[in-house]
Amino acid sequence: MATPLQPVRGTRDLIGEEFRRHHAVIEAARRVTALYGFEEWATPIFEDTRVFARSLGDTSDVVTKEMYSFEDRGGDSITLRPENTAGVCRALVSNGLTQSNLPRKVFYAGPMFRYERPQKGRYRQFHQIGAEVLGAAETLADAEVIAAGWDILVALGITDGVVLEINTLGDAESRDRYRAALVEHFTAHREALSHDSQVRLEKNPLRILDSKDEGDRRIVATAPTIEPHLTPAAATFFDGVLRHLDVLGVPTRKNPRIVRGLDYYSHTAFEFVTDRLGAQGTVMAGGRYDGLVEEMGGPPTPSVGWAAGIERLAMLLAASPAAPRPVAVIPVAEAPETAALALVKALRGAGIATEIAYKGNLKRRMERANKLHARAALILGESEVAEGVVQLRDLDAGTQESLPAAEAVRRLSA
RNA sequence: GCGGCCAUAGCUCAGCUGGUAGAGCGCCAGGUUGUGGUCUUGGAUGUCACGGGUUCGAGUCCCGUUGGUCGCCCCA
Repeated sequence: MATPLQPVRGTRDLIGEEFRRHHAVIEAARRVTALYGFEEWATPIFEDTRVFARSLGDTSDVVTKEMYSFEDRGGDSITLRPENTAGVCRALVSNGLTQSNLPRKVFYAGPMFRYERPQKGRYRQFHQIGAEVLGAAETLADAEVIAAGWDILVALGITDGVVLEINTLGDAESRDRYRAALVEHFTAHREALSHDSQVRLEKNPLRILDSKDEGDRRIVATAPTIEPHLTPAAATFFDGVLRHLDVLGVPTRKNPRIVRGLDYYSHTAFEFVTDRLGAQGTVMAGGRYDGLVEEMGGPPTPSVGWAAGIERLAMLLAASPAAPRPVAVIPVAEAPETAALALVKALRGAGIATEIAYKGNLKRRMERANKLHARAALILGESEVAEGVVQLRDLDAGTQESLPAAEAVRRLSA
């Protein structure tokens, strides 16, 4: 035999229970977002590299170190999408959807790619669901998109230990003022900061706020918060979002340390956080990105949205979704196969998941039915065919009776 | 990209200070030539992740590689 091949580092196969968990997350998200009026989009998994280089900001590690970028055979620079918000905004512009019918509410689910060191709940090919409200500057949009996310967590039964932490990054003016105040504060304590945070002070001072270094945290504790630096408009906006969330019943906790990794965010920034996933504690995160569609070459289109890692949500699911239980049709030998096939067709026609046991003696075929976790077996031998009946065996109760095929089909569809 | 721990049967793991590999579960076959899930008898598991080194001898010690895992970085 040839050497067995392994999956590429950071990728994995979704098989059996893992696939069912993954699928359950997507289906719950589809149901909930449909209730909110989101339409589902599928954008390409690779894009022109500029889609991400423009949108994510050139200080983020996602752009500088983690993108799967390559030159295709035509010499164009292509990148496997590391997230989907930029692609959705690009699609809005490319399809001429910025001109009418706004706001547009978009849901998506699919694979994303980042070249990172794999860990539990973090893969190089991972999957996200996400929701975006495009072309709405109003606080109602922020509140609705967040509430949709919360309702998905409710539908999945994983709200235990999960809270919405929320902050505002303000508008551009607020953020500039705040950034200056932070730089002043951290520069005064420069020598006491960790090496990483000294670098952040140059590149992205807001990032120091969520440093995990203990020394940094002491300095962060005395750092100014953004609220006194907010413009009146930005402060009013944040209050409005919080009020709506209260009405919608989303439990929120203001956390002035929440910042966003990607450059396109402003105003609302939030994370649904759990303590049940170790270092990968953020389960769903997003914010408002009023400038992103313009970066893609469209008109000003204020927007807000979030993304969530399907792998992380799937890990939080308490019970794994049950595999469907088919009915097993068992011809006792080769002779009754024709009658068995007709029965199989009738059952499937009636909407009943049905398997037929292919081979072996009756014992083998019954074992097979059991391994398929069948709920019932329909046994069909020469004597049954002659009498025009089948044996219907309830595999949980162990009871068995003889009855006409049509009656068995009726019984099983109940 | 950085640091810690780990890798033995399909799965979960045992294997002492180096002496040519084990259990449970699962799998296969029989007890039952037309009855599964329970019981019972028997059977097969394997380049001990890969490559090198030390040694008379390496699953065991050393180095490297690959992969996993936990944390950092970053982020969902």
